[in-house]
Amino acid sequence: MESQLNPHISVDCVVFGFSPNGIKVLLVKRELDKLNESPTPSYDLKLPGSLVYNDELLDDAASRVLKELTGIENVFLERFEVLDSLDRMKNQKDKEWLESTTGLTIDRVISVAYFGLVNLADSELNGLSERSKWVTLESAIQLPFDHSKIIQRARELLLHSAGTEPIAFDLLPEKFTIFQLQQVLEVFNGSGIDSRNFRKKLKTLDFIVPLAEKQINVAHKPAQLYKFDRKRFMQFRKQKNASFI
Amino acid sequence: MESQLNPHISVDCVVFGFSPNGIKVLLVKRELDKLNESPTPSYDLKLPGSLVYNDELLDDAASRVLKELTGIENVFLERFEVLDSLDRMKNQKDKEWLESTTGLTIDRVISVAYFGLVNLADSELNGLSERSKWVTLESAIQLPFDHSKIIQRARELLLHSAGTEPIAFDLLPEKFTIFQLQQVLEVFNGSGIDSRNFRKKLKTLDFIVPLAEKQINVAHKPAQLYKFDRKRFMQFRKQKNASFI
DNA sequence: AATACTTAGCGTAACAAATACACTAAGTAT
DNA sequence: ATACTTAGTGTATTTGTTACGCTAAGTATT
Repeated sequence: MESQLNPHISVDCVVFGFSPNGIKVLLVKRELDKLNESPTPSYDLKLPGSLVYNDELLDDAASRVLKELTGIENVFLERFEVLDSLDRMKNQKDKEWLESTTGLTIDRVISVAYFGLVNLADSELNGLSERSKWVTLESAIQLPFDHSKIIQRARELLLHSAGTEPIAFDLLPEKFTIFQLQQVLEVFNGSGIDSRNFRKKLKTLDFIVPLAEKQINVAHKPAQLYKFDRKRFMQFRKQKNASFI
Repeated sequence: MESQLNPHISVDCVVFGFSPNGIKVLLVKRELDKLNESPTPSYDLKLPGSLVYNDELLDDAASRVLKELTGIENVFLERFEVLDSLDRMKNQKDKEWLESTTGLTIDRVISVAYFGLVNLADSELNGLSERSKWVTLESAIQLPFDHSKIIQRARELLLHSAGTEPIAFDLLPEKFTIFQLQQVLEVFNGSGIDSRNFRKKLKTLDFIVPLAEKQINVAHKPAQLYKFDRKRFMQFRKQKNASFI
């Protein structure tokens, strides 16, 4: 078994970028010049994804492909779906592009989709490659292959796991205020949360731990700072219908 | 694209058999004669699973393979895991067996695991093929490939998703009473349910559909019959904290 | 024919949780 | 001084969950 690309198995990464304004998704440019030999450079956008090496784990392939295509690393990627539809390659252009970039004959590719989340304000994201691009969810339509559908499914996953998985706290600093947590959750489920009821609910949760500290240098009443207790959260989520929103 | 086996993609089915006494899992015999040419027929047991055809959907492949190997059909199979470990074929015997039965050269196989549940009391199970066998979970250890691990994961799934997945309805007949549904759920979460509150709750769920029929020839007041609407259930589970128990 | 037994099925009161909404507090910026 | 922003508490209402009482409609037993 040599280290060669498996022509039947690929990974695709849906990486959402969080900002207070909304959620964006990370796409990469696909050069289309080689196909039609047009004089002007042309490209379209697709999810970062590629074929998997025969001696490579899927999780490793997802991280590698994301790093190679976008420059982003150290993102926790979660496997969430298998795409096996027979018409994934129905657009002849997609098949030709894949064959020309890999040098392989492509008949059928099954893709394993990964999900990741980063904070667009993080300085670590400065290493973003030039060929990659953050776009709004509204503009991520009519992508090649079934990538629009994959993004749609990832968005549903994000919505569903906002209250049951600890992903919100990956976007917050070590010490955060209730207002900050609320803003993150509001972006996730796309609607406003009543801050008074939200505070009431949080008081019943032992994994949101108040610190002996307050905000400083803010142009309003300084807020109590809290930290996230991951261990207690893991206990909490074992309950029957555990959701904190 | 012709109808030929894809040497890189397989499906494996974990089918649990439910009975009041306990849970069993369905395995198939694997003939080992051809390999070692021993005079006495020898076999071991494995999960029903096989390679996928290039023009075949994974869901279809799972149903086909289960039918071919065990004779069981019309079982709802749910995709629940992807097995991509590099040492799945570490046992040379497994690789040789797969190559001899498929006539293909095998380097790496990624397997998509499916989960199903049937009632051992169902008469439909009489069509069970001779090469398949129900075994207790305790005895389903040290199976070929990573099949023991897959069964272990499926068992965790069974324990944790009684109220969020439609598995309970795989054990019930097409037309069932509320009491029957309650009994199955009581086995899953190991404790009694108040039948009056349970009925009240079910009335709010649109995927439990009352039929224009009642039980006949029962030694008590005949009960209303219901059917399970899987489509509506799939909508229901998309809700925020969807659990029906 | 009366009675026991079994599952079916409705109702009601107490309690817990989610929601809607009013108000005051403490800081900075102008 | 006043406006602006986020912080934080309280209360009343609606909705959902739980505990439990009771009657209904069949067959089996005596």
